[in-house]
Amino acid sequence: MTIKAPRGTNDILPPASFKWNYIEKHAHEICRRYNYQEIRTPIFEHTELFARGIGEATDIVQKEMYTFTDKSDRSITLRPEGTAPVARAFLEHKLYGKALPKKFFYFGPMFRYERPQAGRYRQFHQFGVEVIGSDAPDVDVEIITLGIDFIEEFGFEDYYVEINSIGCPECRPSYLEELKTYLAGKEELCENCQERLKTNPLRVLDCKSPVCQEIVSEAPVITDYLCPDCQENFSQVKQGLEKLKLDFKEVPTLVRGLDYYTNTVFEVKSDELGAQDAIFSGGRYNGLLEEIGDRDIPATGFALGLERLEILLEEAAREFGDDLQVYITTIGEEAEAESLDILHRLRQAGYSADRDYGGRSVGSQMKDADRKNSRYCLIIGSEELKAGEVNLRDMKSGEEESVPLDGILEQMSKVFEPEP
RNA sequence: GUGGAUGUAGCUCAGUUGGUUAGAGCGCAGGAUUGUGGAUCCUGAGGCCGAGGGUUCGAAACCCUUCAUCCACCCCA
Repeated sequence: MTIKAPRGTNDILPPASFKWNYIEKHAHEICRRYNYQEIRTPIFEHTELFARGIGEATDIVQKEMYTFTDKSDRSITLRPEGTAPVARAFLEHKLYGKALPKKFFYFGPMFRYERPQAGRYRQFHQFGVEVIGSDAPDVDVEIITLGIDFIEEFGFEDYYVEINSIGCPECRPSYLEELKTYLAGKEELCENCQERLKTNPLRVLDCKSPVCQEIVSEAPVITDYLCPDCQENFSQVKQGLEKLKLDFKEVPTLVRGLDYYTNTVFEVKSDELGAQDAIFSGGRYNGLLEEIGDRDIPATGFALGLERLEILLEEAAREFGDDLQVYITTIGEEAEAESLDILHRLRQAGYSADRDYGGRSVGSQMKDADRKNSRYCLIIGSEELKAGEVNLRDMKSGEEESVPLDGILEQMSKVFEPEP
């Protein structure tokens, strides 16, 4: 029995890796434009960071973390998300002493122990941004725009934006009371929601059961209970999005599964993703820094699922690979010996170049060149070699021309001159 | 953690009520063309039929267990 990758993990092989490369390149580019800087935090952290940051009662902490004890009996957890670690790093390095806000982005693997399904894995990758040290609504607008710009970069437009505000510790409790009172007598709620009613009543709002949805549709709406500050904040976020002509839908039942969210929360979804339909989502988390540290610093951010983005790119069916520029075909032993040097010179000059290593027939080598999508084929024949020449074949047109051995690089620079 | 579907060649899949040497297409290797790719034709390599156990004279097929994949629930990116 050969060893296989653990459940819910994936190898990223060529040509899929080209696509990942392309995605990462564009994420960096978008962040450069928005002036977000990369931060890299450890893959594992003290378990306590997530327990306190994400919330002891959340599903992530309750049942989805990869937690283990290291050799010194410390409880360690593979990070299930990126926000808490970034906040931790911010506090640990006392970045609040610098000009605020700090705008970060990160890339990397996250780990959650769940049953895999479409768009959901045990090791998955996120691209995320975090802005720490500002409670300006324009910042919330900015991160949403950044995310949208990013996915549109791929020519993908089949998405929709949902937003809501879940208030602050000042105004949320009064809403929760109203909600509990309303839901209290509803015996028809599903089993899950009966439980949620006790632990986290907000979650009843986004239950998928039709019965619960029916009940919820009549429930009090959180945005009616926001305090004046939260109301003002939310309306400014909406105004900002409108000003940028960014379509969004206000969804009063949108709540998030992580405890640290406050005020604006949002999800950007696609119908092409199956049941796990969020491409990226996030919101404001003004309470997190105080929860894991001792400073009350406002922050906002989002995380984007790269595997999900990749699924959408698959639909778009684009080519991300770089074709080979030159393939060297040799005829005879002398030519093969000569090719070693020519190949090296081409590569040093910056061309992508390759050859066959198996001493195969010319026909086989040409076939190989074709399969590698080589733009040109440099054919080194024993006869021509004596005259100090090689043949350069254009693999698209099939035309071939004779080039002096010491003029190869010059010829290549002509041939690959950027088209006007 | 729960439910459903599926595991046969590198890939996509056939395989009759259980019957002896397990097939196709694509891909791969070689050749037709001993010095020139894409088309065509020929030849070839490649399988512990996911793994383990059971039933049977006989199992890819039936039963049990297990692992994995896909889909959905829970939840989330």
